[in-house]
Amino acid sequence: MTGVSVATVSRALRNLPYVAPATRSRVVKAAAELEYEAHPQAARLASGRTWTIGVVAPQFGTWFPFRALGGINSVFAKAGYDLLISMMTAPGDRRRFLRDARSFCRRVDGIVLIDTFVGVEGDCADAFFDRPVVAVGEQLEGASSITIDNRLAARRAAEHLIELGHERIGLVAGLRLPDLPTPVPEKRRLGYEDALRAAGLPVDPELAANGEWTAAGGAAALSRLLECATPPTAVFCMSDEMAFGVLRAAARRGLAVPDDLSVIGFDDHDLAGALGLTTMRQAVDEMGVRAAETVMALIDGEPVADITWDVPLMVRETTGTLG
Amino acid sequence: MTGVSVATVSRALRNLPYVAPATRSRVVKAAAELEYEAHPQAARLASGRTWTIGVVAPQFGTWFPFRALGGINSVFAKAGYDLLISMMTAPGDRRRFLRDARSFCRRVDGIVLIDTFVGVEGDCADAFFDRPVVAVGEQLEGASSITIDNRLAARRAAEHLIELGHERIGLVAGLRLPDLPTPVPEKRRLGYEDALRAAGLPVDPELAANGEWTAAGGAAALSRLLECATPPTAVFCMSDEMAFGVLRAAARRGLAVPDDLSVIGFDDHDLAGALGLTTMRQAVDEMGVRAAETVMALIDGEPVADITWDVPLMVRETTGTLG
DNA sequence: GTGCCTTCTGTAAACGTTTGCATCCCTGGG
DNA sequence: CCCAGGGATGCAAACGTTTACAGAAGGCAC
Repeated sequence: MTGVSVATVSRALRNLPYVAPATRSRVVKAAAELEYEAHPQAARLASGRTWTIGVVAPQFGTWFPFRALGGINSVFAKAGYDLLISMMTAPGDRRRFLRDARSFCRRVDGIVLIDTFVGVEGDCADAFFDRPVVAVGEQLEGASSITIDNRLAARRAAEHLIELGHERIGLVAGLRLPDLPTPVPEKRRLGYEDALRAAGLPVDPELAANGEWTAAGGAAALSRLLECATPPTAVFCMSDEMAFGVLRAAARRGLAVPDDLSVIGFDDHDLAGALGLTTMRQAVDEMGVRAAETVMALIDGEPVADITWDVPLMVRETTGTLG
Repeated sequence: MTGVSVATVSRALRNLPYVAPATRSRVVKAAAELEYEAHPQAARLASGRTWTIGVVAPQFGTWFPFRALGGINSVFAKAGYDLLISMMTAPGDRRRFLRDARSFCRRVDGIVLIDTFVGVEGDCADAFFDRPVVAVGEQLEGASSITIDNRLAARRAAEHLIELGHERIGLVAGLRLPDLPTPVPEKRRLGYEDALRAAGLPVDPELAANGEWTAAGGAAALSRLLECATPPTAVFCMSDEMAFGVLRAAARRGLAVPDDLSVIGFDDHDLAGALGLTTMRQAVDEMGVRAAETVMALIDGEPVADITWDVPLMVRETTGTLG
């Protein structure tokens, strides 16, 4: 080499102290010429650091985790971490994940949970083998969390409709998925009811329909709502995807939006802006960025606080006063 | 332990030959009790196999790579491979990737390129350091590829409109992105023109507009097309997202679809079915699955052939005869 | 000039597997 | 009875780093 020992090379290349400036620059130069770079597996074995972050995401195929992943990736790529992704697509994957958690955790320095609800059913605090954990979209004991106030945001959505003068407000809800015991739909429902009660409006169970978290489900849900004796003049959808289905169903029936029917969604989906959907904005990518930064702080031993993200109302063109 | 050497344990746990059945079962049982599992980093160092697949995807945030990733993941998760993801989101990332390719390739056993077009500008065949490479959505010298016939599929889309009696057929095109030299838009344009020419229709440059691959861009493109002296009665969009924008713009102008305007997209986006969009179906997740299987075959040294995937026409509710 | 502290460098022992090679035992054929 | 051959096992050397520790060299205070 440059006549210097491996130890010195290792120190020089990693910017550790106790290396003479002259030596360092010689080593760096030689490394550049030889195109040398430390063998990652060997470094990982020796140091115990894996320089990898585990990301577990559910239902890979929907909008939310995908967007969050983008934000998470941008931070870690810059910091030199690899991402190890574990997707839970099929029902039953949650159980499988818990079983394989040990081997998963061994190969990462930290973990980001996206909407995983892996901790809802009791004792999983120790399922992560002392790796720092940040949960996006859920509260988790023993982990930092980046969440929104679902109840409050849903309330704001309903209040927006009430302020426009609506009194019959439908709810297109998502239900708990078979293997995903999320408390989110319940919270959003409560927020919706909060708004109605605060305005002195009755909470009519006939005005709620299950949209199954999909556009097709949303369309079907609207059809059911319109069969009511007194159909709603406005609808709050727990997700934008369901709202898209509602808009479509409304158009097919010749209902004008927002003149005959107001529609508000939840998420601010990629397409929401272009389609003019009024919605509650979940800044998912920013939440992902923040989650990544939090994991890195945790790895470095810095204390961090939980974060509740703001959910602003994005007024666009699908809500308005009646007639 | 069970009184047996580390070497035997290693062989027993990996199902290698030359281990007595009795010994193996004893070892396996002991491993289960002790919850022992080989340290991944150490195994990687010793064997040279990383059990990791590199996936590079562009514009993480759009629909195509996301879906492909789901398919790819499902296969590799089952086979025990980790996924190392490199996203190219910003312009300039392609160049950065090429620069970092060496360190990226060192940590993977094989590579899947999703719509990367990393090879378009010449010599990159050797940028992958002898790792097996499969390209999804593009042809790449020195790599296996999983592609569709863009020109033929676009032609079929236009032919569908022609068969319905349309003679003024607009094109909402995507253009090359700044840092993504993809030949795809050109191919789809050629297919569109093929269909017109074969039917004896003129190719009018006034009937083509740039939709920038986004819904908002699609909406704007339709506005421009409708300003023609003789506006189109049907529109072929190079992507479903642009088609969604077109549908929205049509609705705003009071145009009935498909009575006043037929619209056909390209992709079969998640929302296309629920929104009733007629489109050309790109079975992205299946292509991802196939890509993953191909990489594994390549790793095992099996020869593989390139694959061209079929793109069926999905007739739904946005295309029809005039009036 | 001695002693101590600081800065720099080298030596060598991990890290926890995999794998080539040697060894041992057993079976079966001559 | 001997020997060949093959199955089962153990030994020990990789794999390529990181890091604790030991020195060496130099500066400074006494």
